Amino acid sequence: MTSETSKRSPKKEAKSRTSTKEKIFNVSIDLFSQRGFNGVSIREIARDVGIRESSIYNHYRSKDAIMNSIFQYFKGELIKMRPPEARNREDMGQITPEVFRRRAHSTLNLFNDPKMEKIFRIISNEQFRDERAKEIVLDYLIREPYSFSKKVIEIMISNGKIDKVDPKVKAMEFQYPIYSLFLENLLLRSNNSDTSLNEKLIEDHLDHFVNSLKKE
Amino acid sequence: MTSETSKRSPKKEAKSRTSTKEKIFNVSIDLFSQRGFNGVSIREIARDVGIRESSIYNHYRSKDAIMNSIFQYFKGELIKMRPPEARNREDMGQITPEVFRRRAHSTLNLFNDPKMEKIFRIISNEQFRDERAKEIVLDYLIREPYSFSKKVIEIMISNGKIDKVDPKVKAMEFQYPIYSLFLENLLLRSNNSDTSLNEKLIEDHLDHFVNSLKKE
DNA sequence: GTCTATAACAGGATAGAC
DNA sequence: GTCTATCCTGTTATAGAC
Repeated sequence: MTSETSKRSPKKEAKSRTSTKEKIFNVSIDLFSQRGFNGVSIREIARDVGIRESSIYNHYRSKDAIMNSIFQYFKGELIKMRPPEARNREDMGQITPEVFRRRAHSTLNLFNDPKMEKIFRIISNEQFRDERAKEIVLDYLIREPYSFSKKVIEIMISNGKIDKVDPKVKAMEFQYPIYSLFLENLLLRSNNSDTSLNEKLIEDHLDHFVNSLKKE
Repeated sequence: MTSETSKRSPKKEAKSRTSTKEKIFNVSIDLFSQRGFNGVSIREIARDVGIRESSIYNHYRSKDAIMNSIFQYFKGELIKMRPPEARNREDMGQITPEVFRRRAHSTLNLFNDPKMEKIFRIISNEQFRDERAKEIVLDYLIREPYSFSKKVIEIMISNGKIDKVDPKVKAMEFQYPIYSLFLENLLLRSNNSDTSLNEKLIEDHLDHFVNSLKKE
């Protein structure tokens, strides 16, 4: 009933090459990031994958369902990269100011992955009209990193590791510039413009902030 | 607005309060900010204005030309609100750290205008795929305010008004958080969410920065 | 799982009457 | 300046053969 060459069970498929569903997923990321959700048709996706439009519907219920899986993937990757300290209350005890530099670098690193970079573009482009995109920007890219920074600062103060500062303001002064610097970085990259000044600013910011926390 | 077909007869123009062209302009801002450029059809714009689609083409050459006039309007408003110090080298002499607070407030104030707020949303939504939008974000919203801040800091240092700091880093620490705080503010507003924490953070940032510049 | 075929309709833009 | 009528292409999605 099954011939190994022409038919494969979905479970064994991961072994050899990318499944059609994965191809649809990847092609959609490419196209959505280039022309926006509304600027891309199911036909284009199908053409780039190499199948007919109607076949798409065997894998995703609708164009919007593809978008949804892209958002889910992005959130999953962000959660996976959260530092252990963000989840493990006990680890907070041994924390040093260097944790800020480390987390910033791993975030920047995550977006060196072309897939994540493209999804960030999609999210930026949809942030004011798609509730899912808005939630990602607000909760995953702004508030959670801010809250984490604030908590770390509070703990370092109560541990006597750093001098007394206002955790609300200090956390903001660390975290908020990073989003803008990062957006600038991705805009420049999408332009093939030089990012060296921007990257210097990022490193200067990290240095300056970590130093400002060191006890006198 | 733009140099689109501006051949209106002077007699008829005095009659109606808002010309058809202005109506098209305003309706387009509403619709584009809600559903994005690609999500809006010429037909919808025409319907909301109260004319037929084909009549649009008497005022704008194409849908894209409407978008262009929106971008031009936005840039014009931003240039108009630049502080005199940003254009007049002589005024730089009498400058005090309060100039940072003033400029931030007038920028925030400019975006209390619903029209400007909506256009900001449009620009955010197009920033990675429309070169005009990208230019506005990079040049008008990030780099120009940064350069202005840097220049002001340099001048205040050479005047002895403030202690010696690195103008590059200091200007970044002032300007970059403002963009993120501001984006957060507009995302929250579009959500009908509470913005009081965000606004408190903005004021704290301005206070903290202006104080950090005061000479000891 | 993919194909062909097609339903059912929306898209931007134009021509020409008034 | 606005209208009606129309062009032609593109759109999401479904039905049923293989």
